[in-house]
Amino acid sequence: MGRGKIKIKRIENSTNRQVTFSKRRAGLVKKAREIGVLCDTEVGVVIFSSGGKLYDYCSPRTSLSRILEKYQTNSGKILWGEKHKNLSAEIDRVKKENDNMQIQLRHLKGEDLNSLQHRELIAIEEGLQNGQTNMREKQAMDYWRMHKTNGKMLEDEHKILTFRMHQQAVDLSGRMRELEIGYHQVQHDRDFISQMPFTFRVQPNHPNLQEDE
Amino acid sequence: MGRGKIKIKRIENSTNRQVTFSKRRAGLVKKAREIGVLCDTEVGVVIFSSGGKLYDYCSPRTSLSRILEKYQTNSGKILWGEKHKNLSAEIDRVKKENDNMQIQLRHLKGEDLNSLQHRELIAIEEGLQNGQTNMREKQAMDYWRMHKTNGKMLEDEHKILTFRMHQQAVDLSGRMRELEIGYHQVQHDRDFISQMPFTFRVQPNHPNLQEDE
DNA sequence: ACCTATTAATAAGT
DNA sequence: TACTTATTAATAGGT
Repeated sequence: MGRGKIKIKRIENSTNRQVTFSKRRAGLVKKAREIGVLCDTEVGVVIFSSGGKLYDYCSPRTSLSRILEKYQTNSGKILWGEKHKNLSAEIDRVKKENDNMQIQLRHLKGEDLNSLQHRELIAIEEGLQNGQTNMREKQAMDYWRMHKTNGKMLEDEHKILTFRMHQQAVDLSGRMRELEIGYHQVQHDRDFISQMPFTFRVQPNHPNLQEDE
Repeated sequence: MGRGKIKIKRIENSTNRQVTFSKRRAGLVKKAREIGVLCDTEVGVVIFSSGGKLYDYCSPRTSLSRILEKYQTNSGKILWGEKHKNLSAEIDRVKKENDNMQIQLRHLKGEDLNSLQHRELIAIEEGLQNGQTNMREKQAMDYWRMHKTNGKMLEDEHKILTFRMHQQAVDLSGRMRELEIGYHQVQHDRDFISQMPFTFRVQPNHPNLQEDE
C-alpha cells in the first residue's frame, strides 16, 4: 500500500528501514488502540527496535505489567510471585463487578436491549417505573416541605397530590401486569389488540383521541 | 476501510463486535509480523478478548516470555515494590469507578435522592424517561416483528400504535418542560397549584377522576 | 467463510 | 522528520 508493492522481507537500506519502522510502529499502535476500543478488549504491544530501544502500547484502564501478568497466569508461565497474583485476582473481581454495573446502566438507559429476553425487559421496565415513582415521591416531598416552610401549605392541595400519586401508582402497576400477561399469551390469536401491552392501547376516552371520533 | 466508515467506539451489536474482533485481531497480528520482518525487530502482542480468552503473537526466534522479561529488564521500572504500588493504585482506581457507577445506579433506581439538587433530579428523571422511551420502542418493535412473522400484522393497528407512541412522547416532553419551569418560578406565590409540576396536577378529564365529579 | 465497495495505511518522493 | 499522493492493503457490511 504505497507507491509500489514491497516484499515482506528485511529492508536492506537502513534509512528506509528506520523510516518504515517509525511509520509502521505508529500504524500498529493505532490498530491496537482501535481493536481495544471497538471490541472492548485489553491489548498490549511490545516492540524492540533493532537498535534495542523499547516501544510499547497498552489499552487504557490497565497497564502493560498487568497484561503481561495476566498473560503469564493464563499461559501457565510463572515468573512473578503469588501475592501479586492475589492483587491481580482482586482487580479482576472488581472489574467484573464493574462490567456488570456498566451493563445494568446501559440497560436502564435503554441501550443494548437486543440481547435481552422478554422477562428481562419486563424487569428493567419495572425498575424504571420504580425509579420514576420514587423520583416523583421525592419531588412531591420537596414541594411539600418547601411550602410548609413558607407557611403556605394548604391541606386540600396536599390531599389532591397524595390522591394523584396513589392513582398513578395503581395505574402503573396495572399496566405492568397487563404487559406481562400480554407477552405470555398464546401467539396465534387473531386478536392483535388483546395481545398489545396495555401501555400501547388506545384508550377510548383519551383526550387526544376524542377529537378524532 | 469497509463498505462504510465507522466510528472508533465500542461496537454495541455483539455479533458484529465478535466478527470485527476476529478480523482485526488477524490484521493486527499480520502487521506485527510484517514490522518484525521488514524492520528486523522483536515484537510481542497480547490480546484478551472481552470473554477473557488470550491471543498472542511474538516474532520468531524468540518467545513472549523472553520479550516480557526483556521488557521488565529494559524498562527497569517494574521493581517489585513499584509493581505492587501500581497494582494497588489500579485497584483503587477501579473501585472508585465502581462506587460512581453504584451511585448512578442507585439514583436511577430512585434511591439516595436526598443529596441531589433539583437540576440533578431533573436530569435523572430525563434519563429515566429516555430509558422508558427506548424500552417501549424496543417492545413495540418486538410486537411488530412478531406479528409480521405470523402474517397477522394489520396496517391499521400499526398506525394506532405509532400514533399512540408519538402522542406519549409529546406528552412526556411537555411534562418535563412544565416540571422544569415549575421549579424555577418565584417561590412566594400564593398559588400552589400553579407551581406544582404538571406531572402532579389533576387533569379534569382524566378517566379516573371523572367518576368523582 | 467468502465477496467487494470503500476507507485506511503507507512507499516513495520532496 | 514532516508532508504529499499514488497505490496497495485492510475491512465493514452483506451473502
